[in-house]
Amino acid sequence: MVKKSQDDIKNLIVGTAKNLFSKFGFQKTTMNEIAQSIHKAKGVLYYYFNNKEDLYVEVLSRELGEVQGELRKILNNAKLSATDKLEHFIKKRIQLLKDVPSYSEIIRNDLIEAYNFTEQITKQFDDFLKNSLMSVLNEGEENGSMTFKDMNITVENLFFVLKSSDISILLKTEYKRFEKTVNSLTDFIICGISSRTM
Amino acid sequence: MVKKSQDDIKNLIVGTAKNLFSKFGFQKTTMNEIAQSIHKAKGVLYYYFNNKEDLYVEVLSRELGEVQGELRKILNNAKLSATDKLEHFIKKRIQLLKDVPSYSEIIRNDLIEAYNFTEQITKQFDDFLKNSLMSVLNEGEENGSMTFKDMNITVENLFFVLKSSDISILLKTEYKRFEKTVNSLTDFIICGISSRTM
DNA sequence: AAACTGACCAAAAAACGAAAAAGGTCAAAA
DNA sequence: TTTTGACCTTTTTCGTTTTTTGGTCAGTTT
Repeated sequence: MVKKSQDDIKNLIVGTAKNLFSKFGFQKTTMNEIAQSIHKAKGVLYYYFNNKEDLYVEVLSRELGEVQGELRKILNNAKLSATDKLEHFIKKRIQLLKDVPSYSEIIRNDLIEAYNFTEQITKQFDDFLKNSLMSVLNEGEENGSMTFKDMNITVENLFFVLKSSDISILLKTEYKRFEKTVNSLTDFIICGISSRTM
Repeated sequence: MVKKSQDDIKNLIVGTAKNLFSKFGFQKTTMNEIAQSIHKAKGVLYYYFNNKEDLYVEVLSRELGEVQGELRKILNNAKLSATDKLEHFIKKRIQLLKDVPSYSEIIRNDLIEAYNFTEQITKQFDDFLKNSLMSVLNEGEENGSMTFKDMNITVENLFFVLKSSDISILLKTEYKRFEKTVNSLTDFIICGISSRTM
């Protein structure tokens, strides 16, 4: 009972913080605003979190966790071929990330001046991406739908291309061409990776 | 004789401006500094150029012009196969661009807040890239070393990947992995585009 | 005439200090 | 156990002044 209540408050804080951070960004969101939004004194935030950065990391962590959950569904879908998994994975990933403003913020700040306190969580998310790619490529190679000279290098390259695309896609607000770009790029990658039988 | 002298001064200005812009960037370089560097009064700069922006565009234009010249050599090298041309082109391009700080500056400012006065020249450089890719891909398709579903789309996708990579490579100062990344990425692209005979 | 100067201007940026607001702490209250 | 609100120190913000900057131009030099 007591534990339940504590979790509720914590969730309330994180949920509110998520909205405010997504609206105003990390710097322009104040701990006071967050506290006021839940009609509590500022001090209570420090009962549940060590500091502002930790709260932000918690928000980011949950959001990226949800993204990972969605992507895992694709990877675990037995009905999909490896190629289809890769295709859906790439498209879904960028689509989901568009709705995680904190991720865009981190990318932006990474290019200018780093938020080093998010390193850990973004590193973990990067590892998830690499592992996911590795698993799909492995599956593809095993059933012969894909071929590679060196799979590790291919994973690294795919990783690089996807991360680079993140910057272009998430930071440049060209919403019109967004979907088309993603689709084309995905096809381009899939096509390059697939075994061709001509 | 008179014309010759005028050109000399103009070249002197552009050369000096190039050094200063590359050291301090567009904003932090003053017209006074440039003038002092050539031991002239500030006013003389406005005899040769309309304003600071125009001078910057001139510097950028010349630098990108040199890059284009180098790249054209590759495209016109009859000894190279289409695939080799593409490979060398991609590698040479990023390598040359690393030495054009104004290009990096534009990329950076493009992500934050645009320098709209460089639009024209960067647009032209983008067109050069697209045209170059198109010509190589055409050559590759004609002699059967490359195959495409839709060449125009492939050019657009290649263009997107290269431009996205620019951001990652030129803005993140990871000099160690730079060369390796470029090489891997290039191989990745080449491999994806080539006709495979297995 | 072509090339250049340097005083001059309006506008932008830098410097500055005061005031406000920020993150964070903690003893006491609920 | 959870919450409060006064309190501290550090940052940010803001308004002002000062300096610097981009740019002009009448006039000098070559």
